[in-house]
Amino acid sequence: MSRVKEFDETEVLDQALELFRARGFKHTSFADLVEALGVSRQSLYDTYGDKQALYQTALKRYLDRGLEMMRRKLEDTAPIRELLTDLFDGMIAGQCANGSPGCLMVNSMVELSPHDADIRALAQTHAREIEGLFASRLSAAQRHGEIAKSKDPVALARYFYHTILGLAVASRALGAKENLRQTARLSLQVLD
Amino acid sequence: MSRVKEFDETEVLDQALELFRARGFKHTSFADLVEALGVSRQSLYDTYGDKQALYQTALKRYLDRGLEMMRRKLEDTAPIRELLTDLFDGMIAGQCANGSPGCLMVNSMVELSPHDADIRALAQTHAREIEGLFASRLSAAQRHGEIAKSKDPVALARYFYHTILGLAVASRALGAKENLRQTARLSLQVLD
DNA sequence: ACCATTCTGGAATGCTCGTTCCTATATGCC
DNA sequence: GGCATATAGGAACGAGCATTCCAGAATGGT
Repeated sequence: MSRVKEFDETEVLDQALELFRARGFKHTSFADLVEALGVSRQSLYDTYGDKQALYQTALKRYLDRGLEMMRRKLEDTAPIRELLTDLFDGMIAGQCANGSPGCLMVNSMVELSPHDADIRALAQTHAREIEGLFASRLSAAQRHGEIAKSKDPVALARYFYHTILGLAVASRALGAKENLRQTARLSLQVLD
Repeated sequence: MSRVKEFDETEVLDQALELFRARGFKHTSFADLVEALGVSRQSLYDTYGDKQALYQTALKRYLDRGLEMMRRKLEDTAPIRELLTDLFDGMIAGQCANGSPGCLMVNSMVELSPHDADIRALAQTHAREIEGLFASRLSAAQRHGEIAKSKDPVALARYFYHTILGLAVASRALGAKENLRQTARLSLQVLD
Protein backbone atom coordinates (compact mmCIF):
# COMPACT_ATOMS: atom_id res chain seq x y z
CA MET A 1 0.00 0.00 0.00
CA SER A 2 1.18 3.47 -0.74
CA ARG A 3 -1.11 6.31 0.14
CA VAL A 4 -2.71 6.43 3.55
CA LYS A 5 -6.31 7.35 4.37
CA GLU A 6 -6.76 11.00 5.18
CA PHE A 7 -9.71 10.57 7.50
CA ASP A 8 -10.24 8.50 10.58
CA GLU A 9 -12.49 5.62 9.65
CA THR A 10 -14.28 5.26 12.94
CA GLU A 11 -14.56 8.99 13.47
CA VAL A 12 -16.32 9.45 10.15
CA LEU A 13 -18.43 6.42 10.91
CA ASP A 14 -19.55 8.13 14.09
CA GLN A 15 -20.48 11.23 12.17
CA ALA A 16 -22.54 9.16 9.75
CA LEU A 17 -24.15 7.51 12.75
CA GLU A 18 -25.22 10.86 14.15
CA LEU A 19 -26.68 11.91 10.84
CA PHE A 20 -28.63 8.67 10.51
CA ARG A 21 -29.73 8.96 14.07
CA ALA A 22 -31.07 12.47 13.57
CA ARG A 23 -32.70 12.02 10.18
CA GLY A 24 -33.34 8.32 9.73
CA PHE A 25 -32.23 6.12 6.87
CA LYS A 26 -34.59 7.19 4.12
CA HIS A 27 -34.37 10.85 4.98
CA THR A 28 -30.59 10.86 4.77
CA SER A 29 -29.32 10.97 1.22
CA PHE A 30 -25.88 9.99 0.15
CA ALA A 31 -25.31 13.60 -0.84
CA ASP A 32 -26.16 14.61 2.73
CA LEU A 33 -23.56 12.20 3.99
CA VAL A 34 -20.88 13.42 1.62
CA GLU A 35 -21.50 16.99 2.63
CA ALA A 36 -21.74 16.39 6.37
CA LEU A 37 -18.79 14.03 6.64
CA GLY A 38 -16.49 16.00 4.39
CA VAL A 39 -15.42 12.83 2.64
CA SER A 40 -15.91 12.32 -1.06
CA ARG A 41 -18.54 10.04 -2.46
CA GLN A 42 -16.08 7.59 -3.90
CA SER A 43 -14.07 7.29 -0.70
CA LEU A 44 -17.24 6.52 1.22
CA TYR A 45 -18.17 3.77 -1.17
CA ASP A 46 -14.62 2.39 -1.13
CA THR A 47 -14.45 2.40 2.64
CA TYR A 48 -17.89 1.34 3.81
CA GLY A 49 -19.73 -0.03 0.80
CA ASP A 50 -23.15 1.26 -0.13
CA LYS A 51 -25.56 3.28 1.98
CA GLN A 52 -27.21 0.31 3.59
CA ALA A 53 -23.89 -1.23 4.57
CA LEU A 54 -22.77 2.06 6.04
CA TYR A 55 -25.96 2.25 8.05
CA GLN A 56 -25.58 -1.27 9.36
CA THR A 57 -21.97 -0.82 10.41
CA ALA A 58 -22.90 2.40 12.14
CA LEU A 59 -25.77 0.69 13.91
CA LYS A 60 -23.64 -2.23 14.99
CA ARG A 61 -21.03 0.12 16.34
CA TYR A 62 -23.71 2.01 18.19
CA LEU A 63 -25.05 -1.17 19.72
CA ASP A 64 -21.63 -2.42 20.76
CA ARG A 65 -20.82 0.87 22.40
CA GLY A 66 -24.16 1.01 24.18
CA LEU A 67 -23.90 -2.54 25.40
CA GLU A 68 -20.38 -1.99 26.67
CA MET A 69 -21.44 1.16 28.49
CA MET A 70 -24.31 -0.69 30.09
CA ARG A 71 -22.12 -3.58 31.08
CA ARG A 72 -19.68 -1.22 32.75
CA LYS A 73 -22.36 0.64 34.63
CA LEU A 74 -24.01 -2.55 35.81
CA GLU A 75 -20.73 -3.86 37.16
CA ASP A 76 -20.93 -1.24 39.86
CA THR A 77 -21.76 -2.81 43.18
CA ALA A 78 -23.75 0.11 44.52
CA PRO A 79 -27.27 -0.55 45.81
CA ILE A 80 -29.46 -1.45 42.87
CA ARG A 81 -31.82 1.49 43.20
CA GLU A 82 -29.04 4.05 43.25
CA LEU A 83 -27.31 2.28 40.43
CA LEU A 84 -30.36 2.25 38.18
CA THR A 85 -31.21 5.84 39.05
CA ASP A 86 -27.74 6.87 37.96
CA LEU A 87 -27.92 4.73 34.86
CA PHE A 88 -31.22 6.21 33.74
CA ASP A 89 -30.20 9.74 34.61
CA GLY A 90 -26.99 9.26 32.70
CA MET A 91 -28.83 8.01 29.64
CA ILE A 92 -31.28 10.87 29.82
CA ALA A 93 -28.62 13.49 30.32
CA GLY A 94 -26.53 12.12 27.47
CA GLN A 95 -28.96 10.78 24.92
CA CYS A 96 -31.82 13.10 25.56
CA ALA A 97 -30.21 16.51 25.25
CA ASN A 98 -32.01 19.47 23.76
CA GLY A 99 -33.08 18.51 20.28
CA SER A 100 -32.38 14.90 20.98
CA PRO A 101 -32.29 12.44 18.10
CA GLY A 102 -33.30 9.59 20.36
CA CYS A 103 -31.81 6.12 20.14
CA LEU A 104 -30.57 4.79 16.81
CA MET A 105 -31.77 1.30 17.62
CA VAL A 106 -35.26 2.48 18.51
CA ASN A 107 -35.40 4.64 15.42
CA SER A 108 -34.30 1.67 13.34
CA MET A 109 -36.87 -0.57 14.97
CA VAL A 110 -39.61 1.79 13.97
CA GLU A 111 -38.42 2.87 10.55
CA LEU A 112 -36.74 -0.25 9.23
CA SER A 113 -37.49 -3.42 11.14
CA PRO A 114 -40.66 -4.23 9.19
CA HIS A 115 -38.80 -4.04 5.87
CA ASP A 116 -35.35 -5.24 6.79
CA ALA A 117 -34.75 -8.66 8.24
CA ASP A 118 -31.19 -7.83 9.25
CA ILE A 119 -32.32 -4.89 11.33
CA ARG A 120 -35.04 -6.97 12.87
CA ALA A 121 -32.50 -9.59 13.87
CA LEU A 122 -30.19 -6.96 15.33
CA ALA A 123 -33.06 -5.51 17.30
CA GLN A 124 -34.05 -8.84 18.75
CA THR A 125 -30.52 -9.83 19.62
CA HIS A 126 -29.86 -6.49 21.22
CA ALA A 127 -33.05 -6.68 23.24
CA ARG A 128 -32.03 -10.09 24.53
CA GLU A 129 -28.57 -8.86 25.42
CA ILE A 130 -29.71 -5.80 27.29
CA GLU A 131 -32.38 -7.77 29.06
CA GLY A 132 -29.77 -10.36 29.93
CA LEU A 133 -27.50 -7.78 31.50
CA PHE A 134 -30.32 -6.33 33.52
CA ALA A 135 -31.57 -9.73 34.54
CA SER A 136 -28.30 -10.98 35.91
CA ARG A 137 -27.65 -7.77 37.79
CA LEU A 138 -31.15 -7.86 39.23
CA SER A 139 -30.63 -11.47 40.17
CA ALA A 140 -27.50 -10.53 42.04
CA ALA A 141 -29.33 -7.77 43.83
CA GLN A 142 -32.02 -10.25 44.72
CA ARG A 143 -29.48 -12.63 46.22
CA HIS A 144 -28.15 -9.73 48.28
CA GLY A 145 -31.62 -9.16 49.63
CA GLU A 146 -32.16 -5.83 47.90
CA ILE A 147 -35.16 -7.13 45.99
CA ALA A 148 -37.91 -9.39 47.27
CA LYS A 149 -37.55 -13.09 46.44
CA SER A 150 -41.01 -12.99 44.89
CA LYS A 151 -39.88 -10.83 41.97
CA ASP A 152 -38.94 -12.28 38.61
CA PRO A 153 -35.64 -10.74 37.48
CA VAL A 154 -36.27 -11.63 33.85
CA ALA A 155 -39.63 -9.89 33.80
CA LEU A 156 -38.15 -6.91 35.58
CA ALA A 157 -35.33 -6.74 33.08
CA ARG A 158 -37.74 -6.76 30.17
CA TYR A 159 -39.81 -4.15 31.90
CA PHE A 160 -36.83 -1.84 32.21
CA TYR A 161 -35.94 -2.42 28.61
CA HIS A 162 -39.45 -1.47 27.54
CA THR A 163 -39.22 1.60 29.72
CA ILE A 164 -36.05 2.66 27.95
CA LEU A 165 -37.77 2.26 24.58
CA GLY A 166 -40.49 4.62 25.71
CA LEU A 167 -38.02 7.18 26.98
CA ALA A 168 -36.18 7.09 23.68
CA VAL A 169 -39.32 7.91 21.74
CA ALA A 170 -40.35 10.61 24.17
CA SER A 171 -36.93 12.20 24.05
CA ARG A 172 -37.02 12.33 20.26
CA ALA A 173 -40.44 13.85 19.84
CA LEU A 174 -41.29 15.51 23.12
CA GLY A 175 -38.06 16.60 24.72
CA ALA A 176 -38.71 17.64 28.33
CA LYS A 177 -35.77 16.01 30.02
CA GLU A 178 -37.12 16.60 33.49
CA ASN A 179 -40.28 14.63 32.74
CA LEU A 180 -38.19 11.73 31.55
CA ARG A 181 -36.21 11.70 34.75
CA GLN A 182 -39.42 11.64 36.71
CA THR A 183 -40.68 8.68 34.73
CA ALA A 184 -37.42 6.88 35.26
CA ARG A 185 -37.66 7.41 38.98
CA LEU A 186 -41.23 6.14 39.04
CA SER A 187 -40.31 3.05 37.07
CA LEU A 188 -37.96 2.02 39.85
CA GLN A 189 -40.90 1.49 42.18
CA VAL A 190 -41.34 -1.82 40.48
CA LEU A 191 -38.50 -3.05 42.66
CA ASP A 192 -40.32 -2.37 45.92
CA MET B 1 -73.85 17.11 -8.53
CA SER B 2 -74.36 14.22 -10.83
CA ARG B 3 -72.17 11.25 -10.36
CA VAL B 4 -71.62 9.90 -6.89
CA LYS B 5 -68.39 8.66 -5.34
CA GLU B 6 -67.97 4.94 -5.75
CA PHE B 7 -65.90 4.40 -2.64
CA ASP B 8 -66.47 5.20 0.99
CA GLU B 9 -64.21 8.08 1.89
CA THR B 10 -63.52 7.15 5.46
CA GLU B 11 -63.20 3.48 4.69
CA VAL B 12 -60.50 4.13 2.13
CA LEU B 13 -58.88 6.57 4.52
CA ASP B 14 -58.66 3.78 7.05
CA GLN B 15 -57.01 1.53 4.52
CA ALA B 16 -54.47 4.23 3.74
CA LEU B 17 -53.93 4.58 7.46
CA GLU B 18 -53.13 0.91 7.83
CA LEU B 19 -50.68 1.05 4.97
CA PHE B 20 -48.92 4.07 6.42
CA ARG B 21 -48.91 2.44 9.79
CA ALA B 22 -47.29 -0.70 8.49
CA ARG B 23 -44.75 0.86 6.14
CA GLY B 24 -44.23 4.42 7.26
CA PHE B 25 -44.55 7.56 5.19
CA LYS B 26 -41.42 7.43 3.07
CA HIS B 27 -41.66 3.71 2.46
CA THR B 28 -45.20 3.98 1.13
CA SER B 29 -45.31 5.22 -2.43
CA PHE B 30 -48.34 6.72 -4.05
CA ALA B 31 -48.39 3.76 -6.38
CA ASP B 32 -48.57 1.48 -3.35
CA LEU B 33 -51.58 3.39 -2.13
CA VAL B 34 -53.34 3.26 -5.49
CA GLU B 35 -52.82 -0.46 -5.67
CA ALA B 36 -53.76 -1.27 -2.08
CA LEU B 37 -56.79 0.99 -1.87
CA GLY B 38 -58.18 0.09 -5.27
CA VAL B 39 -58.86 3.73 -6.01
CA SER B 40 -57.30 5.48 -8.94
CA ARG B 41 -54.55 7.99 -8.57
CA GLN B 42 -56.59 10.95 -9.69
CA SER B 43 -59.48 10.16 -7.38
CA LEU B 44 -57.10 10.01 -4.45
CA TYR B 45 -55.66 13.40 -5.29
CA ASP B 46 -59.13 14.86 -5.81
CA THR B 47 -60.43 13.49 -2.55
CA TYR B 48 -57.57 13.87 -0.10
CA GLY B 49 -55.03 16.15 -1.71
CA ASP B 50 -51.41 15.08 -1.95
CA LYS B 51 -49.61 12.33 -0.10
CA GLN B 52 -48.70 14.42 2.88
CA ALA B 53 -52.25 15.69 3.32
CA LEU B 54 -53.55 12.15 3.10
CA TYR B 55 -51.11 11.08 5.76
CA GLN B 56 -52.06 13.91 8.05
CA THR B 57 -55.79 13.33 7.77
CA ALA B 58 -55.24 9.65 8.40
CA LEU B 59 -53.13 10.44 11.43
CA LYS B 60 -55.65 12.90 12.81
CA ARG B 61 -58.40 10.36 12.38
CA TYR B 62 -56.28 7.78 14.13
CA LEU B 63 -55.63 10.14 17.03
CA ASP B 64 -59.28 11.11 17.39
CA ARG B 65 -60.33 7.51 17.40
CA GLY B 66 -57.69 6.55 19.93
CA LEU B 67 -58.49 9.43 22.21
CA GLU B 68 -62.18 8.66 22.10
CA MET B 69 -61.55 5.03 22.90
CA MET B 70 -59.38 6.01 25.82
CA ARG B 71 -61.93 8.49 27.09
CA ARG B 72 -64.61 5.81 27.00
CA LYS B 73 -62.51 3.27 28.79
CA LEU B 74 -61.47 5.72 31.47
CA GLU B 75 -65.07 6.65 32.17
CA ASP B 76 -65.53 3.24 33.68
CA THR B 77 -65.82 3.46 37.44
CA ALA B 78 -64.16 0.15 38.16
CA PRO B 79 -61.22 0.11 40.58
CA ILE B 80 -58.31 1.89 38.96
CA ARG B 81 -55.99 -1.12 38.89
CA GLU B 82 -58.53 -3.36 37.21
CA LEU B 83 -59.42 -0.61 34.82
CA LEU B 84 -55.84 0.04 33.75
CA THR B 85 -55.10 -3.64 33.49
CA ASP B 86 -58.03 -4.04 31.13
CA LEU B 87 -57.06 -0.95 29.20
CA PHE B 88 -53.49 -2.12 28.65
CA ASP B 89 -54.52 -5.65 27.85
CA GLY B 90 -57.04 -4.33 25.39
CA MET B 91 -54.45 -2.17 23.67
CA ILE B 92 -51.99 -5.04 23.53
CA ALA B 93 -54.54 -7.51 22.24
CA GLY B 94 -55.76 -5.08 19.60
CA GLN B 95 -52.76 -3.06 18.53
CA CYS B 96 -50.11 -5.61 19.09
CA ALA B 97 -51.39 -8.59 17.15
CA ASN B 98 -49.09 -10.92 15.25
CA GLY B 99 -47.05 -8.83 12.88
CA SER B 100 -48.14 -5.69 14.57
CA PRO B 101 -47.47 -2.37 12.88
CA GLY B 102 -47.37 -0.58 16.20
CA CYS B 103 -48.90 2.81 16.79
CA LEU B 104 -49.15 5.32 13.97
CA MET B 105 -48.45 8.19 16.31
CA VAL B 106 -45.33 6.60 17.70
CA ASN B 107 -44.15 5.69 14.22
CA SER B 108 -44.75 9.26 13.12
CA MET B 109 -42.91 10.62 16.13
CA VAL B 110 -39.87 8.62 15.22
CA GLU B 111 -39.92 8.92 11.46
CA LEU B 112 -41.30 12.39 10.91
CA SER B 113 -41.35 14.61 13.95
CA PRO B 114 -37.79 15.88 13.46
CA HIS B 115 -38.57 17.01 9.90
CA ASP B 116 -42.20 17.98 10.11
CA ALA B 117 -43.39 20.68 12.46
CA ASP B 118 -47.05 19.74 11.99
CA ILE B 119 -46.42 16.21 13.12
CA ARG B 120 -44.39 17.44 16.04
CA ALA B 121 -47.26 19.66 17.11
CA LEU B 122 -49.74 16.82 16.75
CA ALA B 123 -47.52 14.60 18.84
CA GLN B 124 -47.19 17.13 21.61
CA THR B 125 -50.88 17.92 21.69
CA HIS B 126 -51.78 14.27 21.70
CA ALA B 127 -49.36 13.56 24.50
CA ARG B 128 -50.89 16.33 26.57
CA GLU B 129 -54.40 15.07 25.88
CA ILE B 130 -53.68 11.49 26.79
CA GLU B 131 -51.78 12.53 29.86
CA GLY B 132 -54.67 14.79 30.79
CA LEU B 133 -57.16 11.94 30.58
CA PHE B 134 -54.99 9.71 32.67
CA ALA B 135 -54.28 12.45 35.17
CA SER B 136 -57.89 13.31 35.85
CA ARG B 137 -58.87 9.68 36.17
CA LEU B 138 -55.98 9.05 38.52
CA SER B 139 -56.95 12.12 40.50
CA ALA B 140 -60.44 10.76 40.89
CA ALA B 141 -59.07 7.43 42.03
CA GLN B 142 -56.90 9.27 44.49
CA ARG B 143 -59.91 11.11 45.93
CA HIS B 144 -61.61 7.73 46.33
CA GLY B 145 -58.68 6.54 48.34
CA GLU B 146 -57.46 4.02 45.78
CA ILE B 147 -54.12 5.75 45.46
CA ALA B 148 -51.99 7.24 48.21
CA LYS B 149 -52.28 10.99 48.66
CA SER B 150 -48.54 11.27 48.30
CA LYS B 151 -48.60 10.36 44.61
CA ASP B 152 -48.60 12.96 41.89
CA PRO B 153 -51.32 12.11 39.36
CA VAL B 154 -49.71 14.20 36.63
CA ALA B 155 -46.40 12.42 36.98
CA LEU B 156 -48.16 9.07 37.06
CA ALA B 157 -50.11 9.98 33.93
CA ARG B 158 -46.95 10.89 32.09
CA TYR B 159 -45.33 7.74 33.29
CA PHE B 160 -48.14 5.62 31.86
CA TYR B 161 -47.97 7.51 28.61
CA HIS B 162 -44.24 6.81 28.36
CA THR B 163 -44.93 3.18 29.11
CA ILE B 164 -47.37 3.01 26.22
CA LEU B 165 -44.75 4.49 23.91
CA GLY B 166 -42.37 1.74 24.87
CA LEU B 167 -44.95 -0.96 24.35
CA ALA B 168 -45.74 0.40 20.90
CA VAL B 169 -42.11 0.15 19.83
CA ALA B 170 -41.71 -3.29 21.32
CA SER B 171 -44.84 -4.54 19.63
CA ARG B 172 -43.63 -3.29 16.26
CA ALA B 173 -40.16 -4.75 16.35
CA LEU B 174 -40.21 -7.54 18.91
CA GLY B 175 -43.72 -8.95 19.00
CA ALA B 176 -44.09 -11.24 21.99
CA LYS B 177 -47.50 -10.17 23.20
CA GLU B 178 -47.20 -12.05 26.46
CA ASN B 179 -44.08 -10.11 27.44
CA LEU B 180 -45.88 -6.86 26.80
CA ARG B 181 -48.72 -7.87 29.07
CA GLN B 182 -46.25 -8.69 31.76
CA THR B 183 -44.62 -5.30 31.45
CA ALA B 184 -47.99 -3.61 31.60
CA ARG B 185 -48.84 -5.45 34.78
CA LEU B 186 -45.52 -4.50 36.34
CA SER B 187 -45.98 -0.88 35.42
CA LEU B 188 -49.10 -0.77 37.55
CA GLN B 189 -47.03 -1.27 40.68
CA VAL B 190 -46.28 2.39 40.51
CA LEU B 191 -49.71 2.92 42.04
CA ASP B 192 -48.92 1.01 45.20
C1' DA C 1 -81.31 13.95 -23.21
C1' DC C 2 -78.18 16.96 -21.08
C1' DC C 3 -74.57 18.08 -18.10
C1' DA C 4 -71.85 18.16 -14.10
C1' DT C 5 -69.25 15.09 -11.85
C1' DT C 6 -66.57 10.98 -11.33
C1' DC C 7 -63.59 7.17 -12.73
C1' DT C 8 -59.65 5.35 -15.22
C1' DG C 9 -55.30 5.19 -16.89
C1' DG C 10 -51.77 6.68 -20.25
C1' DA C 11 -48.33 10.14 -20.78
C1' DA C 12 -45.41 13.39 -19.46
C1' DT C 13 -42.78 16.37 -16.24
C1' DG C 14 -39.37 17.25 -13.15
C1' DC C 15 -37.02 15.98 -9.31
C1' DT C 16 -34.19 13.15 -6.19
C1' DC C 17 -31.65 9.35 -5.43
C1' DG C 18 -28.13 5.48 -5.27
C1' DT C 19 -24.63 3.93 -7.77
C1' DT C 20 -20.96 3.35 -11.27
C1' DC C 21 -17.49 4.98 -14.46
C1' DC C 22 -13.86 7.82 -15.41
C1' DT C 23 -10.28 11.14 -15.26
C1' DA C 24 -7.13 14.12 -12.87
C1' DT C 25 -4.52 14.81 -8.93
C1' DA C 26 -2.13 13.87 -4.75
C1' DT C 27 0.60 10.89 -1.55
C1' DG C 28 3.79 7.73 0.56
C1' DC C 29 6.53 3.17 0.56
C1' DC C 30 9.95 0.38 -1.84
C1' DG D 1 11.11 7.74 -9.37
C1' DG D 2 7.61 4.65 -9.93
C1' DC D 3 3.67 2.19 -8.50
C1' DA D 4 -0.16 1.22 -5.68
C1' DT D 5 -3.40 3.47 -3.45
C1' DA D 6 -6.20 7.54 -2.00
C1' DT D 7 -8.86 11.77 -3.02
C1' DA D 8 -11.91 14.69 -5.76
C1' DG D 9 -15.60 15.51 -8.47
C1' DG D 10 -17.80 15.65 -13.18
C1' DA D 11 -20.89 12.88 -15.89
C1' DA D 12 -23.96 9.66 -16.71
C1' DC D 13 -27.29 5.96 -15.84
C1' DG D 14 -31.35 4.04 -14.47
C1' DA D 15 -34.81 3.85 -11.22
C1' DG D 16 -38.36 5.56 -8.42
C1' DC D 17 -40.97 9.11 -7.01
C1' DA D 18 -44.92 12.75 -6.50
C1' DT D 19 -47.59 15.28 -9.20
C1' DT D 20 -50.13 17.28 -13.21
C1' DC D 21 -52.41 17.13 -17.63
C1' DC D 22 -55.49 15.04 -20.47
C1' DA D 23 -58.89 12.37 -22.91
C1' DG D 24 -62.32 8.81 -22.97
C1' DA D 25 -65.81 6.42 -20.66
C1' DA D 26 -69.28 5.96 -17.04
C1' DT D 27 -72.99 7.70 -14.09
C1' DG D 28 -76.94 9.85 -12.05
C1' DG D 29 -80.09 13.94 -11.12
C1' DT D 30 -83.07 17.20 -13.37
